[in-house]
Amino acid sequence: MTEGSAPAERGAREQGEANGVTRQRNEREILAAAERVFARHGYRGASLQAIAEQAGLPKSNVLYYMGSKRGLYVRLLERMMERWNALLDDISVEDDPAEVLEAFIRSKMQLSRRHPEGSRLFAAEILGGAPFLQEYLRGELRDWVQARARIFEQWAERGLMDPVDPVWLIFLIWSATQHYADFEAQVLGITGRDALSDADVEEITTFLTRVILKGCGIRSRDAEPAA
Amino acid sequence: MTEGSAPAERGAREQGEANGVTRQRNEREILAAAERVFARHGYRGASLQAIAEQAGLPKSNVLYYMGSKRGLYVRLLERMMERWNALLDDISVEDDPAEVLEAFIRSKMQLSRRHPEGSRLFAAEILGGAPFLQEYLRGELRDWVQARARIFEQWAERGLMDPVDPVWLIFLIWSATQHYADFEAQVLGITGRDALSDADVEEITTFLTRVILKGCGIRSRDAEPAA
DNA sequence: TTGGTTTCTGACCATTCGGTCAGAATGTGT
DNA sequence: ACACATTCTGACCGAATGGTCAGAAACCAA
Repeated sequence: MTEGSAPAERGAREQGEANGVTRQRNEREILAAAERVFARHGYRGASLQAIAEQAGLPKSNVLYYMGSKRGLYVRLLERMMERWNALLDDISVEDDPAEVLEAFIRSKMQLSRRHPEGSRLFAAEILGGAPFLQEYLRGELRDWVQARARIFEQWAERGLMDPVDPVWLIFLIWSATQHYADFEAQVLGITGRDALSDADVEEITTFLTRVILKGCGIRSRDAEPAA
Repeated sequence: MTEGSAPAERGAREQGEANGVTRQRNEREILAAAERVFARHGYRGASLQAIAEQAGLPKSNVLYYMGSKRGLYVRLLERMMERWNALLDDISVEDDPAEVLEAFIRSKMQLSRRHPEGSRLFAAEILGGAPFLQEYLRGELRDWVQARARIFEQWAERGLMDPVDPVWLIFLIWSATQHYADFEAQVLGITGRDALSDADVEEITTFLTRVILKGCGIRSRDAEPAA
């Protein structure tokens, strides 16, 4: 189409068609390095030189593959949004609130765990005023939140949970889970660890699930029915 | 002492002694502008040029007052840590858990509300691996957290709250409150608002207090004793 | 081997970066 | 009026920035 920015895309007949193995490997390496650098220093603070060094390639090669700094950044954001959307499964009023919320917390926690750099990249983008993601926030994501909110409200009407504001509840879950990726340095510094183990993450997930569910008056199906 | 970096400090007989009014006004203006720019773009991404423009002064003047970019940044961090420490009041086992936690949530929420740029500056610093704050995190703040944690545990032993991990609880409160400053762009985009009103903040504070206290099995003194 | 395509990179460009400095401008006390 | 200290700023510096481009290097079918 009317692209013409990246020579690589002229070469590869169409975007996404896999050619060489070295190409794939280099792209993977560049994207991983860029995610680290952008996450750490933000869009402006990241330098192509640093990205190239971390990827073990000359700067020119990074530009050959990615076209421009902005293009590279946008591509990383889109990749992260795809990962995010992958766990935005639909729910229904008939579902069990406890199961849905626990799955929500757990999958969100795993996303932060599996892609900590991507999580921080996203955080840095929002922190800077979301110049590239405003459309996504005001559109797709907003609709998703409001759809869920309506279901939470219906659950509350049916007495399955307390009548709490569903949007604030979603933000609470997002912030609590995101925290362990974005503020990793703080968490490690205060707890005196080198890294969070799988067991730690499981423990935190259990803690968050218990506190938040109980805080909303949601009773787990297979749990004590009363305190 | 062995300073000699900022000419301004040689002029002012001692650090902190107030001289002219224009000096005070300019310093205030520079610090405010720098907080905005550093919060938005991180340390590396911020430029003295942008800070100077926002402060309405030539770049040279910023350096005359602040000595260096690094010095300016450190000074902002220290100012933010002072604000933070101001609400780290000590508590005792004899205190009422509900009152303490509510005051904790409320004061933390107000800090994020009153100093959103400072909050974001802090977040950006942590996001980047806390290169300037590691000492603070591993020392002062860690001690504070562990002191509080011990008291939470004693409350749990006395049956005043559930035996939840106190450190994860503190992180939960931090993340939930910090969220509304750091992810303001997301919150506004999704809720479709221009800004959060005082009433919004009060509503969120009430929501967080209710959910978290209930989630930890803490009963408010002047509230319904049972559901 | 040949010829053509794709992949790669060193050299280079204009711009911006943080920081220095000489000296102009502005007090300020006598 | 004078002398002196302080406050301010334009001009400038070397280094680093994102990006361009000519051409080397590697690959591949004929």
